[in-house]
Amino acid sequence: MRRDIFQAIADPTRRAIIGLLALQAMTPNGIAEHFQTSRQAVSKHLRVLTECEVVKQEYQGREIYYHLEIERMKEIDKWLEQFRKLWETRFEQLDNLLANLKKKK
Amino acid sequence: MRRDIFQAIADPTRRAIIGLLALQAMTPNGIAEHFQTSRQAVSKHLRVLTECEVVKQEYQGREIYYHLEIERMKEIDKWLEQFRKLWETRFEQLDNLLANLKKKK
DNA sequence: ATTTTGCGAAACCGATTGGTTTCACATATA
DNA sequence: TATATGTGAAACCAATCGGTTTCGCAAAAT
Repeated sequence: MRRDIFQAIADPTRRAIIGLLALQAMTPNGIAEHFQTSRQAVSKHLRVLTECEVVKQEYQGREIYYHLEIERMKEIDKWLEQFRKLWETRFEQLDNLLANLKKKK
Repeated sequence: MRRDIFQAIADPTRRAIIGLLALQAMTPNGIAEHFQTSRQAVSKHLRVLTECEVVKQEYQGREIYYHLEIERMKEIDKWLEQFRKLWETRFEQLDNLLANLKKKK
């Protein structure tokens, strides 16, 4: 099943999991404690995240620690790049507007 | 139906539409010409985008021009903010590593 | 050796998704 | 006026999603 990062962050629970793992690596049970959902549901989310390589597993005895792969987050940032130019343009326009208002006054 | 920006960008066709509208406002038929899908399918995507206010409509006779609401894109950027710190840390670590290697040599 | 714990996977389920086909309706055009 | 065009919406469909329940298995604890 081919997945991408945008699908990974589409679900709010998954975004929350990513947020948690940004602070520290955690086990499925550890993660599940932070939500009102079952460990199995978390496990399914972790599967999705693993499939698109947003997290990676570290086996430690019978526990599995999930680590965030921060590099993947950059892909989103990269996609946003094309819009960042527009923000800047908007900012310039606002700057010009403010400058004109000032001059008028 | 409550939608959010992350759901809006989850679909690749929808991301492509957003990319197109970043360049110029377009009508549903105009947009559909860029894809292998039907005008109606595009219309449904535009409905999703409209519902989460990623685009807005401008009526012009019997045509409807869809404009990108660039402000919504900033919400994604805002969410990414929490990870940006980690990137920087990573960069610092890399810097230190390179510095140490240099010193050794 | 037996029980408990941590985990993934499979089976199942209702809701949602993304697409098509068909329709209704307003606006252009002949 | 009659026809063509641009559009949203509804009905329908197979596929996917996110959740639960149940299971099997390995590792830890008793």
